Amino acid sequence: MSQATHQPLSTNVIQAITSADKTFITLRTDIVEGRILAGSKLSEAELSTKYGVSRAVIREAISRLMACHLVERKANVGARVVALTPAGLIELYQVRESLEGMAARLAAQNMTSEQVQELQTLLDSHASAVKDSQSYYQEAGDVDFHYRIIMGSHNAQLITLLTEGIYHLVRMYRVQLGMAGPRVTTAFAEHQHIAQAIANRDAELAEMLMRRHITYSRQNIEHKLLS
Amino acid sequence: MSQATHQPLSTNVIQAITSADKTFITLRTDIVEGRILAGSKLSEAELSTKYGVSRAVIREAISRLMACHLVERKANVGARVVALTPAGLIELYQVRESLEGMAARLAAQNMTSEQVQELQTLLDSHASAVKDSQSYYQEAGDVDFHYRIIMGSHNAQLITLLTEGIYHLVRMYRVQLGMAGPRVTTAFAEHQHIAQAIANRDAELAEMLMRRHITYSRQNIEHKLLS
DNA sequence: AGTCCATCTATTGTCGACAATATAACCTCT
DNA sequence: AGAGGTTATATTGTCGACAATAGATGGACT
Repeated sequence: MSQATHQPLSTNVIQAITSADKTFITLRTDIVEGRILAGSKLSEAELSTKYGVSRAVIREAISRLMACHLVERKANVGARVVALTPAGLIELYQVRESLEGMAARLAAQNMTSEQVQELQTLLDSHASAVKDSQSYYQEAGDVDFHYRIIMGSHNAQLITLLTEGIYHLVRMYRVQLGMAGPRVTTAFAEHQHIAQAIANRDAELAEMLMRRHITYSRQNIEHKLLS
Repeated sequence: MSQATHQPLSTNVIQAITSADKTFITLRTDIVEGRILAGSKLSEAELSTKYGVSRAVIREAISRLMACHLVERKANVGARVVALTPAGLIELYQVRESLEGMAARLAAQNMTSEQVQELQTLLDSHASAVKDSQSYYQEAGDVDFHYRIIMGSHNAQLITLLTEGIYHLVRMYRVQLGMAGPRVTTAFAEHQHIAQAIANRDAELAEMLMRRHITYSRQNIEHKLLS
């Protein structure tokens, strides 16, 4: 099982305090998981009654959803969930490749030896799950792996951009296009190579392997999107 | 003078419609230019009376300011303008180097020949301004140059991240630490080399030159921050 | 019949008031 | 006098109502 020292991934670290926090997280989950369809309109009144809160907190939640590029809003018209398109996927993964490549490089430089150790422990625990091909757990494990490397960069700006910004959009593409498949085991091997490079403090290699890993991942999803 | 086909840079392309739009842009400018001090608290009531709008639109504006990382907010406590620190500057410029390097690479691949032409025209018009060492115009010109390369990437995700996200924070550091100095002419030469690489469709070189250009820029600001 | 214009309706934008929370001031007890 | 707890106050969070705008509906004119 996962470490107790780390939060449950994907649901954000910052726990919800206010009513707007909870509504934001609920809405975000519903959008990422596809319970609210991509491209659909978000009616403030409708959501207000649905979640039992005032329109003010709905607007607040929508504002934050705009900040992570999950919804778009036009003045006096309303908010819509973003559409999932091949072009959007490619653009997103180009950015992700650049940022996560950088994260891997910085992680190789800045991770504490404890963090490196924990990363290896995590991968070991994944090994058994992969053998049983528990595909959902693999999805969670994948997010966890990337999450730790991002945190290991020790760059607050980068961490915010990735974990609060584009990562939920990445998950939205992944979840809604289905993630199981033969890539599970190869992806795991790639993770191990990246972790090895980081353990060796080989920043250049870590960046390169991460970029390649994400490229493969994009090609995998792209394949599904076009079929 | 600048092209008529392009917007006035730095004030966002999307013109303000609603009252919240205007308040957001006003507040953002005041923060970037330092009229509202870095690290200071943003009282909703105070801003409400100051700008003559209700607290609701102030809150809306603050929400958007949080989206571009210019202010931070804690639940039930309030919002503060971000602090300018050496560590924050370095983290920001690391990200910027990665993203704008990518923008330069994509621009070399995706810019239309018209855009390439306009970029050269822009630089020509800057040449005279540099001779007279009009430092403010140089600041504006610099932003304009980078802005066009970002747009030339033709990657909507990247464009949003840079122009609506980190760029205002970059300007905040630059403006509040003063930008004039001997670097003006050398920066101009670097711009020319980047433009040349893009004109040659040499993506690799364009990325490398842009990264180096931004590194120099960071070192220049860092020098002022530490003195 | 088609096009243009006016009205009507539904949705978003804005406002002021109330509720809940955190910080500050104060008071009590050791 | 200092530490701990308690009330007071100022600020943020939430709400429902009103104003303004965009899109839909319907009508008049060519």
